[in-house]
Amino acid sequence: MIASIGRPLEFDPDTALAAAMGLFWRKGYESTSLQDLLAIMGISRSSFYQTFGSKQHLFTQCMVHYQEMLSAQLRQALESAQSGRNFIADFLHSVLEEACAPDGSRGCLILNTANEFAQRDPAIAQAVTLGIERVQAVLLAAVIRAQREGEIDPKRDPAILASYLISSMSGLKIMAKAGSGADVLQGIIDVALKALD
Amino acid sequence: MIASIGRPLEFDPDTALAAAMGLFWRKGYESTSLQDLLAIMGISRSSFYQTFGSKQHLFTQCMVHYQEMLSAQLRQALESAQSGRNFIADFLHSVLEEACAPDGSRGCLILNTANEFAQRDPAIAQAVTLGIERVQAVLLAAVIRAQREGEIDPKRDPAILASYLISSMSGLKIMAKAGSGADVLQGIIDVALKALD
DNA sequence: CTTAATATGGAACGATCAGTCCAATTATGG
DNA sequence: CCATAATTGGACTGATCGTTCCATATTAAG
Repeated sequence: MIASIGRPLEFDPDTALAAAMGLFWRKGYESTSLQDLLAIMGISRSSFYQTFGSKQHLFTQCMVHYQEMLSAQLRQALESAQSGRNFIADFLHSVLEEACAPDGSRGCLILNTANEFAQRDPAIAQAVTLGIERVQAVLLAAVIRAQREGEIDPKRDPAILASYLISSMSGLKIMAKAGSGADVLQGIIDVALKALD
Repeated sequence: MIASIGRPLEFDPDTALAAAMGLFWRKGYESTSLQDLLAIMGISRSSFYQTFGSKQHLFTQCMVHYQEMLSAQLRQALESAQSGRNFIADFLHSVLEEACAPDGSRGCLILNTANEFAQRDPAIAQAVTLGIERVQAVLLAAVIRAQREGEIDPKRDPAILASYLISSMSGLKIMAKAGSGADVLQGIIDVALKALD
């Protein structure tokens, strides 16, 4: 199936998908128009519908891509972290760093989507739930590792702590979007981490 | 200025505004169409533009109304609370209760707006910042009261704790929107409150 | 060189968007 | 009863939305 019949694609679907994902990530689903997508993907309307089906379908593909990207990145960060506790601190700190980036804080695609229309579309809601579960799985592993390493009380429920960390990250992302400065975010992170002691 | 010349309004602007606010609250700005607004406000296009100017202008009015409603409600809850700490716990708990409501969790209009387009529109960003400051002012008062009452260490920075509480509430709202159940939310709240000890 | 298969460019579609305009309606003041 | 002032209903605007369609271009197979 390496060689296919007919005229070959003039673009790389994966590259185009990544570009679309970046746009959805920054602007959300509704306010990203097809024109915006075509422009950043560098393809024509025909190629778009031929390859990606529809705007909705493309969006779900972007969600999948984002989740794989994010969970892989988190898993790798956890592997190379000095300790579970260290990874957790870095996890929250990464929000602060992203918030201070020049292009502004675009948050997390999964959480942005949850906010935009998770409650309206069941399929989207399922994708959001799945995405959160995947991130939570890494955080759960981090908490358990920190408990093994003696940096978190082993008596505490690691699943609850993992949920708490996601919730804290979500809160931080919103505060960043709402305009909180780095000092405020840092203060919140310090308090949030204190809850693990 | 009690009597005015000409044909009188056939609707109550405040009632219509409240109805519009409810719709913006639930659906966001972009995906609320003028038709939706007219339907729920029960007025005609002419009356709409005559009275409220534009969709954008109406939205900012809704933001103001929401903030006044929310901060008044919080202030009153703090006044009638048994203790500052108690109010804080109830504050986080209210997210859980709203999330379990039959109509689904519509979150907080201020935070929803921050998520939707605070970074795009400077005027909206300012309204969001103002709204958060107003809520934070109440939480700050609650923290200070709890410190006076000996339920929070007086050495801790009350402003940072107030920011932390808003961030925690934001995170909870997102988790609720993302589909977390009451048990998970309760677990997160317990951990979040532990950070105050 | 023809035929089949796929991709591309661009025009066009109906629907919906926020907003405008004007005639008809309903009030008050003289 | 008439003039004035304000609201209301509904048609209408131009723009944009996501999507479809078709003619054309480009490849591989026979």
